[in-house]
Amino acid sequence: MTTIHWFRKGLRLHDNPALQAAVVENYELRPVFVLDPWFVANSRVGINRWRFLAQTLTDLNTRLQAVGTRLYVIRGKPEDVFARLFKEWDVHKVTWEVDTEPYARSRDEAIEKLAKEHGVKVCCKVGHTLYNTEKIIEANLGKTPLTYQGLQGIVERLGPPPKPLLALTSLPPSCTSQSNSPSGPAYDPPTLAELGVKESDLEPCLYPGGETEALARLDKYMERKSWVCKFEKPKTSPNSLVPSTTVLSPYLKFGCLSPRTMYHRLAEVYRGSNHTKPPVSLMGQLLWREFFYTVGSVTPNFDRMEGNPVCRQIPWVRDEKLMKAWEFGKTGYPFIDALMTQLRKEGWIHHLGRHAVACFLTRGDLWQPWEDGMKVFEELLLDADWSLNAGNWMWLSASAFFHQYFRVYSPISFGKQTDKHGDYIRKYLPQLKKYPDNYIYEPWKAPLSVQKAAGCIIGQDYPRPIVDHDIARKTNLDRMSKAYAAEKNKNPPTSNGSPAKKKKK
DNA sequence: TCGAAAGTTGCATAG
DNA sequence: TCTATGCAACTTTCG
Repeated sequence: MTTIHWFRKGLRLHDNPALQAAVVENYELRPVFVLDPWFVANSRVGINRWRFLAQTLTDLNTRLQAVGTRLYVIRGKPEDVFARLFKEWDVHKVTWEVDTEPYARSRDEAIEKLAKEHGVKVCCKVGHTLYNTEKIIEANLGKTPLTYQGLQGIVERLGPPPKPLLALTSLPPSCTSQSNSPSGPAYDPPTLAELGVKESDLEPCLYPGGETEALARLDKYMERKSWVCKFEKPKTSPNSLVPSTTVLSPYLKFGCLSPRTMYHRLAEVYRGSNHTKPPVSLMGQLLWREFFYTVGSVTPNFDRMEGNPVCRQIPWVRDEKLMKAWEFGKTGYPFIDALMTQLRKEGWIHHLGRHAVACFLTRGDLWQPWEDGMKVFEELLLDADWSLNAGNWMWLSASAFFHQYFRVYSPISFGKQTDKHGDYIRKYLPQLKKYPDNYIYEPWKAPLSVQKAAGCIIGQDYPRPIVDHDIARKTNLDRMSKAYAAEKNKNPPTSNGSPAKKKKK
């Protein structure tokens, strides 16, 4: 008989509770990844993330081979794949890691039902979050924490998350591949071509996928003890030429890196030293992830405005021209356009850069729905993570969690704080390279003689600003104020999602 | 029930 | 270079 471990996220051997649960009974282990061709053709996954996944699966296969088995990448819809495997592979048990996203939940429910019909045992373990998110809400008496501090209080009461499991370094002989195990290229990890990626479209790879790379990257940053202890997110730079933060997020998203492994490594580095604290510390960043995973796991329609009980209803006005200009880095604001260019090319931008472009698209300047921006991030980010993406877009658009809508990021002055010469803009928008420092953030203000000398005429070689920030900001502040007032008069969202009691006069 | 305080991570200006 | 303050004023939490 065999045991299937179904890899989805959690693409690692270290600290993988569900994988370890698959080898306790000494049946042959068959590690499976299901690649659904429909999903390849229809999902919002950009070429950089496909490459990251392909690299991750190849690395996972190599690491599994090193312990005496391999990865079986199987093409098809999960329901069809498992209906077939349960019969053909004489499956005793299937294990997988808990996934709290709505799509994953309904998928997993269907497979669980199928397994029962085939007499196959199912074993699910939490490994993608620090805590079991259900336990977090339970510990809060069934209420979803809607502030970071709320979450922090709960996890302080819960104590540290479980220690990571030791890495799987060898399998019991009975669990390894046998002479009659299926083999052949049909089960190999996908090539880029199979994923619909043209290699000529790709930029050089800055963040290779895979557990091997994830652990090396974690090691590299944890060695910088003083940097780790002094880390304060708001003081890191959104426009440095090399990332000012760890860029571990893509590895956490795919589960190449276990959040618990990272948590306890951080705790080890902190031990005996003065160190920064949440929310700004590195540990605090893991708690932000936990916060959005927790809220996202129980909030209906979390990735939409309508029907989402925590999300303020705001009358955004869709405008395809504005949207496309933002998406392709053609707003005429160099800081915004450089960020969007880096995002498209490299699949990553700094968290504060995301703040700047998200604010600009929504309440700051363009008044476009946050859902549309979220979808662009979902396509382009290596670390696009459903709960975090939706949660942060609501945050930045002042639709939920954050309400001080009058705090608007300036597309001109925000970037200057950490890069007054505009080196970042020069790197990603080389057409503006020769602009003098005093015009690099606002090239439309440069006299024509300066524009000519720089070899870039505004309105011709680089767009004019698509809106006037000072005017747009004022208009939008007024719109926000009206939207807030309108909602106040109706049913304001409350922590349990039910309409608040009517106020007595 | 009410007012005060707090809330990841705003900007511009003054000292 | 860093910190404090005014700007106008949001919601949620807490005592």
